[in-house]
Amino acid sequence: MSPETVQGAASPVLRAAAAATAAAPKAVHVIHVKPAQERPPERPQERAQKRPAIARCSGCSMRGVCMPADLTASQLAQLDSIICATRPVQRGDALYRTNDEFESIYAVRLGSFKTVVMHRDGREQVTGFQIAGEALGLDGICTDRHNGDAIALEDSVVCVIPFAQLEAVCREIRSMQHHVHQIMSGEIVRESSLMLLLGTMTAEQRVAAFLLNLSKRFKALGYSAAEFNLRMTREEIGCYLGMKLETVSRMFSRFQRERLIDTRGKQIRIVDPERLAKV
Amino acid sequence: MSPETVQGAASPVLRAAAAATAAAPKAVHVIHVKPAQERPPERPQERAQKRPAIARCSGCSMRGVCMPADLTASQLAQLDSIICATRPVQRGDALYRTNDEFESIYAVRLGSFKTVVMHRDGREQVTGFQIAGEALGLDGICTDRHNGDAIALEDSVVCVIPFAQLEAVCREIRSMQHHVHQIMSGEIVRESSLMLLLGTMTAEQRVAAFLLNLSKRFKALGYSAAEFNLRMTREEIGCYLGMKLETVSRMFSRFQRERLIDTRGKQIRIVDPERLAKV
DNA sequence: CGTCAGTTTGACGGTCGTCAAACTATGTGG
DNA sequence: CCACATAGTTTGACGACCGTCAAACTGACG
Repeated sequence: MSPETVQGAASPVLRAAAAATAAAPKAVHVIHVKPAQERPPERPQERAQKRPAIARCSGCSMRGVCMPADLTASQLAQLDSIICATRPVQRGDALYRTNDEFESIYAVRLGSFKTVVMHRDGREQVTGFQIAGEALGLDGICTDRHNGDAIALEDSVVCVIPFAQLEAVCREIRSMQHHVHQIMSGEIVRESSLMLLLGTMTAEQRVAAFLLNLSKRFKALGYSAAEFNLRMTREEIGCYLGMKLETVSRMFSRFQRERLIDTRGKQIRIVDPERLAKV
Repeated sequence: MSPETVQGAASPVLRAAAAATAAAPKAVHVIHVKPAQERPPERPQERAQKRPAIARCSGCSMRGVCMPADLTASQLAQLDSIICATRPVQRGDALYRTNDEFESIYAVRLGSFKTVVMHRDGREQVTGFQIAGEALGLDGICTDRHNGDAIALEDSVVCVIPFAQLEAVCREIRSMQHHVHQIMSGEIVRESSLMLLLGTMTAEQRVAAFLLNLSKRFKALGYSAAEFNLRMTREEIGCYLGMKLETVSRMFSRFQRERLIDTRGKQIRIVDPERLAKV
């Protein structure tokens, strides 16, 4: 287990361990920043299902991230028949919320999300940030209802994967079955490392681990490992790392002073990853 | 690393995820509490290897915990042919360790375990305590190697479930497939709540939550929810809850003073669960 | 240009970690 | 069987880290 895997390596909807794919980084990037008009809190219900677009895995640039490598053409065709919809989610909107009925899991196609669990008394914990190629919704399988919220951090698009149909495919295609198991196991391992972080690290170490983990994942997608934009606020980062937003800000400032990073607002440049890893 | 696996009694793993399943708590009861009560630690030696009890899922008293409910007789027979081994693990010994090759998952048949992940610098985090009916080893699926250690807290017995064979069964028996998925998802959800605990709760709240959670699980197995023995040390509890052993001890003492619990060493009696839950 | 969400920085205090010592339980060996 | 050794637990004193509160600053957007 590596420390820097705070977030766990790609935990995609079917992540490829190899992450090799330098798949379509470009496209994603662009959209990324473009802000949207948003209404943060909101009750999106009907909008949810709007405009499902057709998407096929066989032609998807992120296939390497989501799928096992050894599928035959006919197996791919079989997948295409099942994973046939994408769904746009506007910034601030929920892909699903706690207690929503579970039907599908999702792969982030474009954009990014946070997943949040909350206690009745109002305390919240961000359990993860998901970027392109990563999976969402696995929390719903065990009770047939989602156990937390998934909120878009920017205008995003997900692939919708009806779970019952995915299970059917997994009964037929062995490599697909194993791949799905690997993804779920990967999520378990990712969360374990987060627990290690939350249970044993200082605020300084947590922030460093967070930045390095993000960096690693961007790199795996073909982006720069050194320079990227944070899509989440200081408060969301704090909520993820188990600390207050002021503390997050102080750590950023400290790293800045020590020339470990270079930051202006949400823009981050990692100047000295080695020393950052040692804090 | 561990003594030969003994053949025999087997009862699967695959604990009912949400535990919700009020499945067959009664039956399990009989097996477990009895022996455990009086002799916490113990020195078993040769005992390990002997006694190749024959047991099968079909006759296992914990079947309700491990299996989907609607299996036919022939499906059960199919399982019996696969999950045919149990393995004793002595107190303090590892069922598996980080980096061990992954082959099987396990169901705790008897006794209890802790799972631990660690950072190279020595920091450790206990990610869970597993008691009868609960699953172990799911962390190994994603990389084919285990991602942490599983250590017996007392002399214990697990059912060994070769994962490749389990996958084969899941390709044939739909309810079994879904059950396995539910167990993995349940583990993801369990870890999420632990992250909530680690990220947002005070030491006092964590200890209270820990005791109530244990209580609930014992109760689900048919034991007393009010009175039980802790199998782990204060240090292990602290390592699980993200605090030092002295703090754990102080919280126990505080709860004792406030008449919320009654404790002497590892013996715990929950006196006022309602107020404990409100801490 | 004004508003507002988000960020930064400072001052202060509480919670919990650290260190230390005494106490208890469990297991060992004489 | 007792005495000792060791592991585990409890309690106290003290201080550091980080949370809280507050104020000023920045940038985005209407």
